[in-house]
Amino acid sequence: MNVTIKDIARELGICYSSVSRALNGKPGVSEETRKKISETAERMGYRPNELARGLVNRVSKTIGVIIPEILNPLFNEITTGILETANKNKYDVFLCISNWDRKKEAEYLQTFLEKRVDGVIIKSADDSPADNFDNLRLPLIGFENSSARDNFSFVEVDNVKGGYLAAKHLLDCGYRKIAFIGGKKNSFSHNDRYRGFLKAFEEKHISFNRSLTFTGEFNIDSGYKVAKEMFSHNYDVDAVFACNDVTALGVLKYLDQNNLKPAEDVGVVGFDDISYSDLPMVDLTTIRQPKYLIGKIMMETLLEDIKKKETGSDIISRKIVLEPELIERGTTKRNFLKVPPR
Amino acid sequence: MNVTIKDIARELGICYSSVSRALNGKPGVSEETRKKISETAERMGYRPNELARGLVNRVSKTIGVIIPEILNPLFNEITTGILETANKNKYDVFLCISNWDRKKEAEYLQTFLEKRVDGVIIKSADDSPADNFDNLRLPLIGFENSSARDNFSFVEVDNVKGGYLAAKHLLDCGYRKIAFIGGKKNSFSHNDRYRGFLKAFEEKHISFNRSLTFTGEFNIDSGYKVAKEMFSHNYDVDAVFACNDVTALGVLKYLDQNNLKPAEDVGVVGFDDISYSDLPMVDLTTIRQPKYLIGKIMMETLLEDIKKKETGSDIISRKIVLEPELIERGTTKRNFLKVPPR
DNA sequence: TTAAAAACAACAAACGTTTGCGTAAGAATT
DNA sequence: AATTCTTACGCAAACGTTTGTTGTTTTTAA
Repeated sequence: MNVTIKDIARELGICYSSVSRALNGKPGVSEETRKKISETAERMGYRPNELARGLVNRVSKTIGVIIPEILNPLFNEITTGILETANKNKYDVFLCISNWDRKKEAEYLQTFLEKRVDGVIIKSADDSPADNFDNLRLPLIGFENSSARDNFSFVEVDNVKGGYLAAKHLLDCGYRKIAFIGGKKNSFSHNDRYRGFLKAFEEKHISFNRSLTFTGEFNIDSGYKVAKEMFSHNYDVDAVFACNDVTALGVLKYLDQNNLKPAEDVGVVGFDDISYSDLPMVDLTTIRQPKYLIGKIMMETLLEDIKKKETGSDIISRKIVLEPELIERGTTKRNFLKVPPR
Repeated sequence: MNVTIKDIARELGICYSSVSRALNGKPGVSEETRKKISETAERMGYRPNELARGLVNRVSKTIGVIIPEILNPLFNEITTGILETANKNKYDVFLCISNWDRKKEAEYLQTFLEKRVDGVIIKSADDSPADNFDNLRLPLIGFENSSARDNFSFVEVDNVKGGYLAAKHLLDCGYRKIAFIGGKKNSFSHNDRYRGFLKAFEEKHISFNRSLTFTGEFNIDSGYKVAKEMFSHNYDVDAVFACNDVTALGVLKYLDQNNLKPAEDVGVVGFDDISYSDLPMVDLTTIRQPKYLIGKIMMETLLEDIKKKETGSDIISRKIVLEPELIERGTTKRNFLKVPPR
């Protein structure tokens, strides 16, 4: 069906090994035949069979990527960074969605093994220690998750600092009764952001009301529900830090529906800086993650590791931490002093 | 390095062909040895090499998907449908972003050929006739694009009807000076929606001011720019139909910044119904595409075609058209009658 | 002119599977 | 007890490559 190396050889009456050498630019074939070979290859529409190639070279030029979901613009932009960088380096990627399901994740890792991917990038569905990929003998880069183990590299934003920046900003504005809506309980990002958040309070010798700690999921509904819980039960709250922008959007949705003004009535800070946070109707103050860059760096680091593995040098696991940045917008207001400091 | 079928055979002192047969449930192996084989396979952590398998079976259990971008929630949700359906059927997918670049698209198709994917799903970057995949001998499903050719199947929403619903709704509300912001010029979806749009005017014997026809890209900036053009030059406009929600968001952004009230001052209808259109701060009236379903159906149709190809039966190209739906929200208002009908 | 060196091409094994075919042993039939 | 039929297993070729080794020709040098 498809043109093979042998077809070309037969056409020219030579041995197929010469064809291989010619097409791969290896020595041992005369310029004359080399030329003839590449011409007929072109003419016959030859396309190397990467499966056969992968079989003998033990390399597939393929990366496996597992992310929890793709609808959240955060993963979206990270994925864009991953895909574009892969493409630039002539790699293809298997993209898989785990739906935050650890079992699915393990399944995908198995098929990656079977399809002989050269490396894996993963945002694990769960940061708990029992791990799917401890004895996976494959270059692997994680997004977050990974403070736990030191046998592979990972990339993340400085979440402690991110949480700190958010809380500090709210306190600087004058908000005092601040609620914290986290992400998945016990996830590293959740814990780190919470730690940073508390640090800002300590630094200013202001106490944080621990009953204002909530956890949420990565969707609008989740933020909406927490906001409803807080405001319909008259919690004493004048600001909210939501651990991701999508959750913050849910909070804003509730405020909008209940005629509460962002900033004036309730200060809101998100995390991620997804593209929609910038819309004037949303105008969400948030902590920006360099999303595209995160994807790009993960892929670049992975490709380096793969090269190292091929040349036999040791892969040393690295921990790459990027800087978060406060983006001040309309959902917080400086000199908010409903409750004047005593 | 990795455990192979031969390792298992050696371990048990039998021939590797028996191992293959046993593990694949083929006849010709006694129950007893079959059991022994699967046990030792399990124990040794055997994972079949899909590259080798693919080589002999001429099947890779892999689908190639090319989309123009992933940041737009439209493609996002379609992709989710594609990926989840692939997964359910034990296929993996190579996801590639063309960035609306025809050349890139062609490159990807070549690597798909080399990696021996079993089929392709594509939203082409360009609907023009010179086509990248005319002589691609591979099952292929397109999203839109495809009215042009009949040698492969495609899935799309009824764009004529979509455009019609949008215009009819605006006219029913009482808006009369309606602008049309299209998508890529000469794309089928653009043309179809425009045709439907005009049809609603004809049906009501209302004339459409053709100077209010604009084209845009799939991003916020593009909608913003067109809105700026229109309103800062005092075009006589009381409503806008934008061919996709992201563009509509750009229009809303301009309105918000210039104290123009959606619905009251300017009616706005989008297309797609991306998840953010539902937010109360946005609350965009729009024409919904069944995005997830589109992805799901594309993948299902493709898998059917692949099966047909394997069994040798003919693949007949189908044109699957789904229904769009008007979602009425706050950016349009019924009984808008600034200009009372004469 | 002849031997040695260099250049090229063919051979063959390997990568890890699947699968058609041959063969031996045991079971069933007469 | 002799014949046929099953059943289980081994052998070997094939899928499309890469690559080390061997063989042949041409070129170079003595």
